[in-house]
Amino acid sequence: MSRTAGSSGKKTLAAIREAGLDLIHERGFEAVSLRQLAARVSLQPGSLYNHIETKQDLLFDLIHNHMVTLLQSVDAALDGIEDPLAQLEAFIAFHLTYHIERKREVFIGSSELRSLDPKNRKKIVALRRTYEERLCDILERGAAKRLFKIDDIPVSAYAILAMLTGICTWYDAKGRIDRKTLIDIHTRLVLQGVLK
Amino acid sequence: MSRTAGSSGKKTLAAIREAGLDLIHERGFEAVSLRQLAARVSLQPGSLYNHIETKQDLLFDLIHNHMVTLLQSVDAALDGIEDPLAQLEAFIAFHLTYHIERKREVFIGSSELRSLDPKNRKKIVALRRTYEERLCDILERGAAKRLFKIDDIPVSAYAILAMLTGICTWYDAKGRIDRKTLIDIHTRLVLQGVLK
DNA sequence: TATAAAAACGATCATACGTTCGTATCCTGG
DNA sequence: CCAGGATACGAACGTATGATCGTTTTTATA
Repeated sequence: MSRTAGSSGKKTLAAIREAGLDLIHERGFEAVSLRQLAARVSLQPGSLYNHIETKQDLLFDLIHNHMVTLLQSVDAALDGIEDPLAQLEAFIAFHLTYHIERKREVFIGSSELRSLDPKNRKKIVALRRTYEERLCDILERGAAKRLFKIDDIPVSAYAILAMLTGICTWYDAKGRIDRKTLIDIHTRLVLQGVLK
Repeated sequence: MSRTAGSSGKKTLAAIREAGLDLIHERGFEAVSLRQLAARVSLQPGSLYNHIETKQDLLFDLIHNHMVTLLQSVDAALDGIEDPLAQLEAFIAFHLTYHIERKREVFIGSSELRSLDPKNRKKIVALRRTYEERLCDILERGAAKRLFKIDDIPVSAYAILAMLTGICTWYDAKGRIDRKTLIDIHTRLVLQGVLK
């Protein structure tokens, strides 16, 4: 027995990534073995290496992919909006929606940073910093226009991001709270905290 | 060679816990080996078992200890305060201070929950729930007295906790922001978000 | 349709892991 | 001051890990 009928590199790699997101999200990167991952995609452990470089590479690939998508998406979501208040509202709605839809990626992207080797981590941290800058910019421009009253912009940005990102650990899309309600609650919390 | 001169069970166990907090905080529970831990306290790997039951037991011990202390401390911090607004301020100040002083424990206590086996995890989750209830109670009583206007108490409590806990990932006690400023900024953010 | 590349298998490598054990030495309570 | 428990060593256990290899079969290109 060797190459399986109907096998295709693209599909297998996609399956590996998907299974990787699932497993790492559930158990953590270090706790997931390549044997478990291989079993999840019905492959022998060694065969994974037809598609990934190393285990570390897979992790970086997953996180990097997520960060790039996140940045593209936030820029798309803010595109064309000029008013800082409207921008902040759009940012909140985008951030929550994205974090609901990509719980796994977001969670891995923050909790597994330390499993990245220093070189890879550096790249991801830089991308994350860029994302944080988007919020800082909004707060800054809102403060400059005297729409917001903010004591310390970076600290406030961190606080807001932490609050919005927190939903990843508890929000259940099938639970009591629907998405719109979730966004409304958080929008109100943030805006009141920030408005003049 | 065998038992080392000057060795004492109490001191060794304390050193193991301390090193455990450090290592797990830095690298994550799964990534820390008992050999690394033993080396950190200048012991042979097998000797750890004079002081701990298993690796899993050590983790539970660290987290459980932290949660019990957290609960005792929050109750002490709120003791005697009646006004919900004052309670909320006290809660914020306490939570931030505690989380600054015990970054490692707090971080491990949330990020390594999944490394606990189900039985242990259940106990910790129950303790955490109790802590969350403290904040929910404050919000509830403040809302009942028409001091606060809150759309959804559990969601708001989660949001506030996430925001306050977020500092663990970035706050540096030796950095630009001193503790009082940090507390002021967060107090203002939360209160504005919650007040009527 | 011939042929190279792609993708899988199954076996295997060296290493690292958590844990146990027998033994030696030290500390402490009676 | 001595007996016995406490504490450490060092070697070892079985298992799991990430990764490599040669081989075989399928797919896709030209």
